[in-house]
Amino acid sequence: MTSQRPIPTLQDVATLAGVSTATVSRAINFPDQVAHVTRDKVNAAIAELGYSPNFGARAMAARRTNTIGAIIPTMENAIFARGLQAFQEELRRNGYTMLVASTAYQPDTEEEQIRSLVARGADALLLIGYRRNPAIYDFLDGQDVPVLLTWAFDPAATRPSVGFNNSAAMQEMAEKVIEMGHRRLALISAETAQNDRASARCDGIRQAMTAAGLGSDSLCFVETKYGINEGAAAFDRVMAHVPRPTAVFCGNDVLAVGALRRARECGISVPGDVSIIGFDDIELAQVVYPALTTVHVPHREMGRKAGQALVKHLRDGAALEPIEVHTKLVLRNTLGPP
Amino acid sequence: MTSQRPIPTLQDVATLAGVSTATVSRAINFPDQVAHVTRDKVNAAIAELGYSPNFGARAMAARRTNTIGAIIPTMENAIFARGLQAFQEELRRNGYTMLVASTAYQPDTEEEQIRSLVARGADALLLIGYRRNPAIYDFLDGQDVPVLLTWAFDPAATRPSVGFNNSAAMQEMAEKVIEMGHRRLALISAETAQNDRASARCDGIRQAMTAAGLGSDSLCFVETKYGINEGAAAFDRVMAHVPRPTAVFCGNDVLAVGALRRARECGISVPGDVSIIGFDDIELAQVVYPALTTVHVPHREMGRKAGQALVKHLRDGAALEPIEVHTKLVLRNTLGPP
DNA sequence: GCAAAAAATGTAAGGGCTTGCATTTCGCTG
DNA sequence: CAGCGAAATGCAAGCCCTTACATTTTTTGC
Repeated sequence: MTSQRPIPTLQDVATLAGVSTATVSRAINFPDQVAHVTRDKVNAAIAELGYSPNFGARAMAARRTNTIGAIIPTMENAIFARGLQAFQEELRRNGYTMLVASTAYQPDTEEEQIRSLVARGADALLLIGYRRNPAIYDFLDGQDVPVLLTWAFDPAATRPSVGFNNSAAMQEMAEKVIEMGHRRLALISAETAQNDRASARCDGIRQAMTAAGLGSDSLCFVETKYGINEGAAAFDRVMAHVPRPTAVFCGNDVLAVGALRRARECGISVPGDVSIIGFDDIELAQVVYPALTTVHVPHREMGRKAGQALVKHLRDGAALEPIEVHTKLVLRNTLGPP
Repeated sequence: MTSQRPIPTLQDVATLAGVSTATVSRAINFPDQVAHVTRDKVNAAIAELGYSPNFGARAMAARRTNTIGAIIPTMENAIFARGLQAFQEELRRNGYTMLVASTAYQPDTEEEQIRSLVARGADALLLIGYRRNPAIYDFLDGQDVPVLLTWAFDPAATRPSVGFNNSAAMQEMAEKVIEMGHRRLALISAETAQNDRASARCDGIRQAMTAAGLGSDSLCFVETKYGINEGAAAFDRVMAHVPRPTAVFCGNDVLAVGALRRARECGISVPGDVSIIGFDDIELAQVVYPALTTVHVPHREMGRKAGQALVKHLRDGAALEPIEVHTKLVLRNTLGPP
């Protein structure tokens, strides 16, 4: 299992091919700067030795890595998967590699991951949302690492982002729900403290309530950690509220699916007894029964545009501009009249 | 956004702290080899400069990265997420970092990812399943990168793995289903060509059928790509088969959930008209309605054990030994008598 | 208070690659 | 075929760390 012969280096390839290391390097990185026959010799030598360039050495010498880091709150469910997939595809098409890390929604972990990716030489970073310790932004500026934010869009923000207006999206949904006659609303939210998307979504509902003259403090608000079971548990708390809500918004589809499961377990009919509304429109939303009414986020478009923006910035020095993408209400079967 | 001052290096820290680079390096990597006051000075300098060590340089100098690569077929659904999470936690506890890459079930992509992770200096690799191009194993041996396989267990295999017996697990489930009276069986399988887990699961059913005197070629076998929609489409094909099967096995829960959705869309009652059986027991299985009968895989245990084994190997030079974990049938509500 | 051991620190040699610049080779033109 | 510009290649200086070894400082025992 352990080979005794040493790991081949550029030098070994050069010697075997009978050329200099510079030529080998160019044959690998800029093939058309090298004569055809030379290139063939080099490739043969590479194949024969099973050579693989040492990334660290390369990064150090070239001062770039063609790597872009993405840090997301969780990989456990598909919320970020589709967008990230599109992001990665876009990068790949342009010769960049994506490195992902996840934070389990812990700001400390995020900070650690940011440092780790920067140390690993990420040429740029994709982060979710705006809100984080300013010291981190200082660090990133100091390290000269461009940052693009996503999953949120605030035209007033100082940092560029590719995302959508969480507040407006949720407000639109809430208006719809209110228009259907719902008056007693509840929200099962992800933890808002460190999560600007969650708090924006909450704001959206409150604004719709105020606009409809409902008094935004009548909202039955429950905050919980992320997860299907957490959504289920939160649903119990919401249903225990007096007066019992007729429509339960959820900060994301994962929570909504948990709520929906719990409703079934308790024999509460959806949407007969209560309506449940999600956010994100992940695949899950169409699989559960009844199919989930939710806010569709154009994940792939968002990921793709983020990738394009970052590549353009890195390659051509184009400034990173804010880009807004648009959500859409998806009315399926968990929403009905009260 | 772009700082003009250059990115701080170890040397800068050393100068500012008034010590040598060696001392700074030690202060970072082996804090207790350095006097208390010196360490404080160094830390202050690091903080002041916003210094972050250059991973590439460090990897090159130290000839290890404390990084372990994991390559999985997909991140899109939760199949591998939980196991990987546990794997990562175990590594983290021991000072290692995990780097994930996904292949979209493409062998070529896997090969590329393997090379990329090796180039990035992965000290070891975690791969899914046994079956792959032997040249890759040669390459890894040549690069002296230890490999641990997982998600499969074959005591006869030459490579060590931490996993479960896919064939036996599926066979056990099939025996159960046959015992309940089902005679016309179908299987919606992931593509078996490059996927030894999928083909082992298929074999398991066939063996159970043979043992029960059913004639394993009466199995209605449909192969499809991975995905909920793919599972749904495959379900249509299976249901069109004459005679119509009474029990539909699925190679994994994602396909099963797709099949289940399609059944509902078509007004086919589950388990009244047809039983649907999954494999993996991911979170999804409990959320769908009716809750999915499936084979439980101890994902967390498997991930944890894989992490432990790899850490022990890297740190103490302990040999990588095969470890088997055990699956369990989970009888929920999609399986009933024919 | 001194010698010897232990602790702390410094010195300097790489580690594998890229790239600016210098040199050689090649293909043409006149 | 001399002469010239372009293409191909080579040379060698870094890039930023770690670590074996050497040196200095501190501690310890008597």
